[in-house]
Formats: sequence, structure tokens, C-alpha cells
Amino acid sequence: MPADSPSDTDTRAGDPSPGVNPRVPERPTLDGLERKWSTAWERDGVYRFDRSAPRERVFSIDTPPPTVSGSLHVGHVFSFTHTDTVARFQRMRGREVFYPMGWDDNGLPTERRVQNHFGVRCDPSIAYDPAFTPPEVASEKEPVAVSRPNFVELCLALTETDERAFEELWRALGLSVDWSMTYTTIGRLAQTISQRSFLGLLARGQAYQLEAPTLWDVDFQTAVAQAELEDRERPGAMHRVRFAAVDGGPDALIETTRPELIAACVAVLAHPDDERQRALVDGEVLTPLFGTRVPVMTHPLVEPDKGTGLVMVCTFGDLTDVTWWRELGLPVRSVLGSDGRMVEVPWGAPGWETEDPERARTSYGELSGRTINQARRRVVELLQESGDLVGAPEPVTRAVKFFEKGDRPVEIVTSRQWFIHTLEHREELIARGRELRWHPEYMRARYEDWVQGLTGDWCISRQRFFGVPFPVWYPIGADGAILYEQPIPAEEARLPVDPSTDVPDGFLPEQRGQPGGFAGDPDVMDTWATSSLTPQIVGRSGEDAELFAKVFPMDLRPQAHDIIRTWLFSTILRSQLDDGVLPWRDAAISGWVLDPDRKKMSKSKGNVVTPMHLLEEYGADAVRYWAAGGRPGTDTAFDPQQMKVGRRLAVKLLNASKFALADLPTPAPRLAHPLDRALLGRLTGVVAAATSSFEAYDYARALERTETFFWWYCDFYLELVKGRRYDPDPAVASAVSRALGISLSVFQRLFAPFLPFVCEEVWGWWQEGSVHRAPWPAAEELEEAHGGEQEAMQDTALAVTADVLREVRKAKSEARRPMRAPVELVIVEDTPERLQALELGRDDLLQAGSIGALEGRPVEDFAVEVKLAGEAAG
RNA sequence: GGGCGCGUAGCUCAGUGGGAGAGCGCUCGCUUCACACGCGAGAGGUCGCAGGUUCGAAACCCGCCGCGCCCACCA
Repeated sequence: MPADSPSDTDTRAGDPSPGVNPRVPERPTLDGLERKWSTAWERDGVYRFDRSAPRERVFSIDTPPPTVSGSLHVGHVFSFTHTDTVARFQRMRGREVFYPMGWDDNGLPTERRVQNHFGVRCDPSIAYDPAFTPPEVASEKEPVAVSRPNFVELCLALTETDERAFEELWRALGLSVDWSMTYTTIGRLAQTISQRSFLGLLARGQAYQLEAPTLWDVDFQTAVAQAELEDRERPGAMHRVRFAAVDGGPDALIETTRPELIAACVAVLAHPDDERQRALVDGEVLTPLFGTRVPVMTHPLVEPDKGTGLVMVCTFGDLTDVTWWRELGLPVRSVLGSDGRMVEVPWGAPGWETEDPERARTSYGELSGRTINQARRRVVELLQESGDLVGAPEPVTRAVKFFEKGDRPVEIVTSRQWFIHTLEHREELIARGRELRWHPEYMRARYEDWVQGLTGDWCISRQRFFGVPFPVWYPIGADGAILYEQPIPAEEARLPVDPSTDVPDGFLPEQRGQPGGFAGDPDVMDTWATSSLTPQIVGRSGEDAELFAKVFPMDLRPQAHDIIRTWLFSTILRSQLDDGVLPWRDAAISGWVLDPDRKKMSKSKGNVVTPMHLLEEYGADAVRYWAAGGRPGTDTAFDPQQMKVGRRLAVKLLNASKFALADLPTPAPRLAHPLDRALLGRLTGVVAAATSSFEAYDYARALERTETFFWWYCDFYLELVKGRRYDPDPAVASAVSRALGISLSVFQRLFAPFLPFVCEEVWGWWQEGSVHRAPWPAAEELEEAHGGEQEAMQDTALAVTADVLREVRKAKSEARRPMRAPVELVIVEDTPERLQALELGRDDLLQAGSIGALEGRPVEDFAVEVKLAGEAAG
């Protein structure tokens, strides 16, 4: 139904046709509406994106793809509802809404789930077995080793099941997604686009490979990125350790929580201004137990107030060590293996020189092969025995960096990884962040803080299996060495490729791994390296130029605040590097769902309260009502009570619609009654408020304004007009019908983004087509409420009539009489102006209050005297 | 340590210069012809604390206290 012609106003407002309305049920109910209407919407393609629409009419949404491993929880329901209300609003405003759904199935969470579910582990050295079936009984203790292609097949099988369940939930919740455009982050399209973007970065020198100290998870045995770290408080102990003097100089005392890394010590540092350390600086000291000579140097990052003012630098205990190592040009002595155990080291060999090779070998022999914690305990014992530990270890609690999905602290291990240049783009990225319109505005600070605090380029390679492979191979020299410096990129036409099974042009399969042959890059991309391209994936960048031009840059990125540093940041980076643009105009940031005790909703709780249960118990509209009450960026308590309130609102809308639409008198051509005109005048203000709130992504305010006015409408306006509604004079009844029709039509559309099921139901009682494709209410529809010299007085009439009705009700309530109890006389004291206005609503008031007589007395202050029939005045 | 947000009725929250509000919960009443998944009424608050600006502050400014989140070089 197009909104562009003013002459449409009358039909759009929904003039009912006369007579009893057979479409209104005897007893309206919410039960079954989800199934009924989600089926109908799919059948009729109500939310299908029409790509023939011109760019300026398109509203494109870059939906967050939920992680498929595990389950959707109420937090997802919460934030996806927010986006859906905006999508529905924009659709009703006449925009063609591009709203696809994606599933993030790629990555570690899926791998971990597949390992547990099937009892397998991936061994890339095994050949593919086409006949493989997973073990009948999954054993976590003794997993079956499977090839990488088999492992990936299992991942795909499991995620497909999950994705079906997720889609079912979203449909039940009523998300107005175009399900024909669904994508997955492991799918062929996402792989192609990720690989193509990577090859572009490589060709432009924006991606590079480097062997360097890298953040490393020793359990998953993969590199991780700075953005994936989180701090956790862990107990530890501070050890004061003596480093012996060389050549008669003084001993050095350092403090450390990681004594197991003494063997990896490459220097001892002091602050340049620290007078106490003057005698040591520029000299050398010996590491205890191992007798390695290490220089004593200075660096401004050393804090003289901490510990003894001296700190040992190890390769590598933390990120500060990396800084010191790099800036002071120190050597590398690595003792930690990629599996988190101490490796063998060649004491006495170059790089491992020692004053006492025998002692070093004996001491280190106690540590070699042990885990970090075992080695730490043993080294403390050795230091105690040798007398190099000063005092007892002092228990401390300190923040330790963990991979957010990991169980042990991250270590820093030297390895070969792919990076994307990030640091050199910092200023552009901040500028893009300032271009972006944030909702709420203050979320921009989180982004800027993050960009300012970046310490390195983005490491995008992961030593894992279920992800997008790097589309490159390497030649192998005649001596069998892999020539990493000469990567062979895949031809673009071949994408997506898997270099572990595909063969580069100009080689034969038999040459894999052979001298003179080739080797595939063994790694996969960080899951964010794919997710950061969601605008390009949904817009089919490079596959469908026409579509991409229509939807990109996108209008809206909705997401929660916890992934600003990952998803939002990396998406801006990739768009900047690939297209030199900001990927969206607006970002709407959702809060979290909190337990009633204000803590972040816990996993266990989230699993008990599954979203499907909530939808079944309260109904989708009710759950959406609760969610829509959470303002942008604000954390919101999980509150079933609010869902009950939402359900009541939906029921109210059913019943109010039944009252207005159950039978349909001949509609009057114009509004005549002052109260009717005043009502529509107020509704004009509500429409304006809801519209401007929605335009600013404040769906919660739009709902609140609409809801508040709707309850007032039911409690006062509907009660006031009941007499005229049932008036035997058809002219009177039809005039009310017109006002009810216009107002109901507006309410049904104002609520449609929030309560899509019940609104579609009541719309279907009297209108053609879906309410979700009906035009958003506009002021022009209500213009007959305005104009004329009586406009101000009409509104006063409505106000004073309602005020008096309230007083009459109060009197009856205090007298413990029913509301229909007759009233002999009502005396209203009020200003002459208000009394004059009251005359306009007199007839409705007398009827609604069962009032026999009404008198006015002009005075300054408002007061009402109510004389119930058969009683003294109250 | 730095940054951001929050602190209003028992609970969840709205309110950004001029009457302290809503819903839930609670109490009382009402089978009223759209609705008992209802209707009507009522009780309940030093707007975290202390100062300042102003004729006037819940709101604006300064400081403090408390809660939450993000970030930071884990010695």
C-alpha cells in the first residue's frame, strides 16, 4: 500500500465496511499466533528483499552472526529483538530492508564441540577416509584421530543441525529476516570472499608473514590475537632471587612471579634514574642455577618502586619482555615449547653460554619436559637449596592474561604467523570511528580506547582446522627447505581453495612435500578475519556487483558492546583496507542481559531458561516486549514479570480491537465530535514522538510513549465513547466508528515492530495485506483532528472530562460501590475556561459515569463533589 | 592506575532548569454489555552524600562514596 498519495489517507486509515464483522473471533486469543503468522509470512514473502529497489530506498543491516556451537540464550533474543524492531520500522517507512541472517560456525568453539560430541581429534597428517563414521560411543579420554577433511565434515554436520534449531527459534521470535539470504562463516561464499580479500591485502603489502614472538594458547596450540585476551585474577607468589656478581661487583636482587623462566633470562634492567642501581648498571650478573652472564641495562619502562627496582627480562614472560627485547636488541633464549612444556636446551652451545655448563645441565635437567607449573615448583626448591632465594615466596594475587576461550594463561612463543598491518592505520581508524554515528554516543570511547591501546599488528593465522585456509602454497627448495618468502597465491578464479588438498598451478599432486615441489600453508584464518567481512559477504562483494552497490556501505551495524574491540573494530579495519570507506553509517550497541542480582547472565542460568521455553510460556510478543524495554547500550535485568506485562498488553490490543471492530457501522465521512478530534490530536503527538525516537534508534522510548498513551486510551477514551458507540442513531455511531478506526489503525501499526504477531492478527480482522508492509503512521492521516478555532478547547475538553471521570470513579471506589452505580449529581469547581470545555464532553461523561446531573461552579481550584444516588454527597 | 556508565518508591526503570512519575509487587473495592490474561482506588520516596551556580536543582558544575563495565607494562 503506497504512502505517497494524500488521497489515500481515507482508505489507509481503514474505514470499516458496514455490518457484523465475521473476521473477529468470539474469544480472541494469543495462542497459536506465532505458528500461524510465521508460516504466512514465509509463504507470502513479506520480508523478502526486493533488489530492484533503488539504493536510496534500501536499508541494509549487517547482522551479527551468532556462534553456532552451543545454544542461543536470552541475551541473543534481547539484542536481536532490538534490531528487528528497527528493521520493521524502516520497512513500514517504505524502506526496502536488507536483513539477512548468518551463522558463525567457523572456529574453535565448533572444533571443541565436535571433539567432545564425537570423541575425535584432528590429526592433519592422516589421509582422508571417505568411509569414516564417528565412534558409536564418544570417549573424551581416548579420542579417535581423524584426518583434517574428515574432521571438517564432522564440524559441518554438527553445525548444520544447530543452524536449523537456531532458525526455528528466530522464526518463533518473529525476526523479520529474509531467510533466502542466510550465510555461514564457513560456507563457500564466506571462504571465497575471505580468501580474495586476503590475496588483495597480500598483493598490496598489507598482509605479511613474520616469525616473531606471538601470543600463544598452550592447550589449543595456536596463536591468538590481542583482542581475544582477557585478564583473570590468579594467585601466585613473588620470589626474591639473587643474581650473583661478576668480577667483584655487587649482587643483584630481582623479584619475579615466574622463576621458571630464569633459564630464559637475557638481561636485568633498572630505571635510568635509579641511583641505587648505579653500581650494577652496564655491568653483568650471573643467573642463579644456570650461570649465564646477563647484562644489567636501563629502560624507562622499569618502575623503580616495584620490588627491588630491578627486573629480569626473559624471552618471553609477558608483553613487556617483548618490548624490552625488541628495543634493547637482546638475544632470544627460548625454554617454553608450544605445548606448554619446558624444551631441551643445549647448554654451552652458542647462545647458551654458561660459566658452569655442568651445573646448568644438571639444574635444567630437573625442569626439562615439565609443565610450567611443575617447573616453577621445582625451580623454587632448587633456588632454596642453592641459597639464591632470599626470604620466603610471598603470596600475591595478580591479573594474568588468558585466551578468552582458554583454560591456562597465554604464553609468548616464537612462531611464523600472518599479520595484517594495523598500527600504521591507527589514525585513519580513529577518524572512521568519529564518522560513525554511535547509539548510544558514549560507546565511541570504547572503540577509541581500544585503537589507542593497540600494541601490535593483527595476527590472523591460527594453527587450527575448521576455518578458512590461507590460499597460498610455498615452493620447496632442492634441499627440502620451505621457501616461506616466496608464497604462491591461488588464482582468483579457483577460489575457494584448500591448499592442504588443492595443488598450485604448475605442480603435480605427487610433488606435495617433496624437494623441488610445494607445501600448502597449514593454517586457517582467525574467525574474526572472516567475520570482519560480513558486509562484503552478505552483499556478495566481487560476486554480484549490482547487489553490493545497493547495500554497501550498509546503513546499520547492530551488536553488543563486548565485541566492539573485535567485530566492530576489525570490520572497520577491513573496509578501510579494501574499500577505503566506513562500512556502515550507524552502529546500534545493545547491552547485556543481567541476572536479577546484577551479574552478567550466567551460562548455567541461561541454559535453564532457554529462549524457546520463554516463547512457549509467555508468547513471542511478550518476550519481545521485555527485550524492547532495554534501551540501547543499557544492561537489562532478566525479568519474566515484564514478559507478563507484555502479554497483557498484547491481550489488551486484541480486546480493544475487538471492541472497535466486532461490528462495523457505516463510517461517517468526517470526524465531528470534539473529544474524537482531541483524541486524534494527541495521537498525532504520539506518532511524532515514536517516529523521532525510532529514527534515533531509541526503540525503547518509542514503545514506552505508545504504550502509555494506549493504556490511557483504553481506560478513558474508550470508556467515554461507549455510549455513542452503541447509540441507536446510526449517524452518532458511525462518527465514533470513524474515530475508533483511525486510532486503532494507528495503534496497530505503532505496535507492529514490537508485537508483530498480535498486530498482524488484529490487522487481519479488517485490513488487506500485512501490517508489516503497511505504511508507518504519518501526521497527514490525522490531519482532520486539527484546524478550526476550537482545536485548543477540544484538547482541554478531553483533559477536563477525563479528570472529572477519575474523580467520579474515586468516589465510587471509596464508597465501595460498583462503577456502574448511578450518580445523582456531580458538581465541578473549576476555571470558567475549563468548565466551558467540559460542556463539549458532557454527554460522554454523563454516560460513562452513569451521572444524572452535572453542574459547574466557576472558581480557581479544581474540585469535584459527587453525590451518589441514595446517599449523602461524598 | 586511566576511561565510560550508573545510583529516583520494596523491585525494574522513565524523567536533563519551575507540580517527584510509570509498571510490577502490596492494600482495599468492583462479575462494568472489548477484556477477571480484567476494571477502579489507595498506601509508599531527604531523587547516594556534601558543596556550588540559579529567583528556583532529581536534572547543570566541583568533590566524595558505592556499584558495574572497558582498558592498562602480569616484574
